[in-house]
Amino acid sequence: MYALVDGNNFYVSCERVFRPSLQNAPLVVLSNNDGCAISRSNEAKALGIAMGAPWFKIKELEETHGLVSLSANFALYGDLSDRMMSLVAGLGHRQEIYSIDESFVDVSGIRGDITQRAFKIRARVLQWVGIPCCVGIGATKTLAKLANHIAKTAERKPGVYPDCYAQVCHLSACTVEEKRVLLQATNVSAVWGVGRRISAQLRAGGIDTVLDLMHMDLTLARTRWSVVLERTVRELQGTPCIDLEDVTPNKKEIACTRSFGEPIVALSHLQQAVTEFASLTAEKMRRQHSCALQVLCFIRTSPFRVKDAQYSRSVVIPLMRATDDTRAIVQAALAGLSHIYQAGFKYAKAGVMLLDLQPAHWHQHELQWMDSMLIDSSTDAIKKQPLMLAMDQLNRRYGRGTLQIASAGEQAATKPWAMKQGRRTPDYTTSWDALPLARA
DNA sequence: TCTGGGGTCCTAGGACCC
DNA sequence: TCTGGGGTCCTAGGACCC
Repeated sequence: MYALVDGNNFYVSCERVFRPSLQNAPLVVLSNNDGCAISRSNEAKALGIAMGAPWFKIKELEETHGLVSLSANFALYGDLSDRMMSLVAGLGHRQEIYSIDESFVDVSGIRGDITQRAFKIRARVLQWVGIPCCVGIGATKTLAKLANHIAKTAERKPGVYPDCYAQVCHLSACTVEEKRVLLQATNVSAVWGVGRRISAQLRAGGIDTVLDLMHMDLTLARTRWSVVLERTVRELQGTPCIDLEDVTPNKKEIACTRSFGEPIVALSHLQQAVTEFASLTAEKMRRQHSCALQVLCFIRTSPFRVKDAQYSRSVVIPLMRATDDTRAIVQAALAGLSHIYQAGFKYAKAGVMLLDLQPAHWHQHELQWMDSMLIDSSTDAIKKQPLMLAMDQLNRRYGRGTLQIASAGEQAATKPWAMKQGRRTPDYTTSWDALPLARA
């Protein structure tokens, strides 16, 4: 049996921890570049603001309805997430941190009233971290997700479900009839793994509610759709098909992609941006002790500026051997960039991805090196370590960009491509300079 | 004027092998 | 004149997630 604990409107709730005055305000947190709304308070949702709504389209609500917007502050969210997760872990014996605001907990074999226990954890997270959350409990991860959806909806929209399911919903504790009513009242699109496309197809086939999907023929699910949907149906029926991943597997690819604050034209600026992105991916990769065999670089114009000439290309650069060295990664990314760059376009976005990752201790030597290998078995990769280690430590201690590759260009301020973040709150919990001030 | 970022998994089809 | 069967690996694209 699993519980899914999910912070409500997570980013918005994080901001409210240090700005209690925003408690009842319609509030949104914006994506990078202050582009679109990626987290909305209940009050903002009530104004009809959709997930991902572009800021310029909802900006008028600032004047008319007192809408407040803030730039995303991921350092703050990450830190509050850590605090929340460590409290939530107390719910059971094994925990999977599924995303910044969600975690699954294995609650099988836990004695006592699991619903009461969930309410207690919820209260503790609210009091100690300041984040409201909801808990869903079910026999499988898909059912726990569904229960969580019910708990959240019951809290936010009275009348859709009985009040008793608000905040904590324990599906396995329901009677068959209670469960039937809940599943029948829930749209199939609320199911984990059923997105826009598949729910449209399901509805066209007369499958509208979660109850319908649960009773769907397994063979049909597999042949007409895929094993993924079949698995979902089985999970809804109570057969666990998706295990708890309590050890986080290493990433198989690592990316850093950004939209620019303003369109850029010059190759030199793209080179600076790509250098920075490549350096960030390499640093992330070293953190999980992997090496990459391929580097992908892409650049593109903005598909939203329909009047501009459009251009979008990517290229994959294979590396001679797997590496985690920033210099090699940057070099490859820049080589790729010069290969795909075309003058005359207004570029809106670029990115670097590291592909084909493997553990850092694997070494594949190319054939022509065999001789030297026999003589000297110490490898290049090992010799390089101290420099990258020092670079990571300096950047961690004194801030990102303290030590960087020269092609990243001059420091900060003048970067024309830097992203816009007009309303960022301080790093209240992760930076000494940003500690909130308490007045007597 | 202004539209995010970072991932995973599955499938179909082609290339290739014996 | 007649031309099989079975399998793997890779890639691009689709769908989904938060």
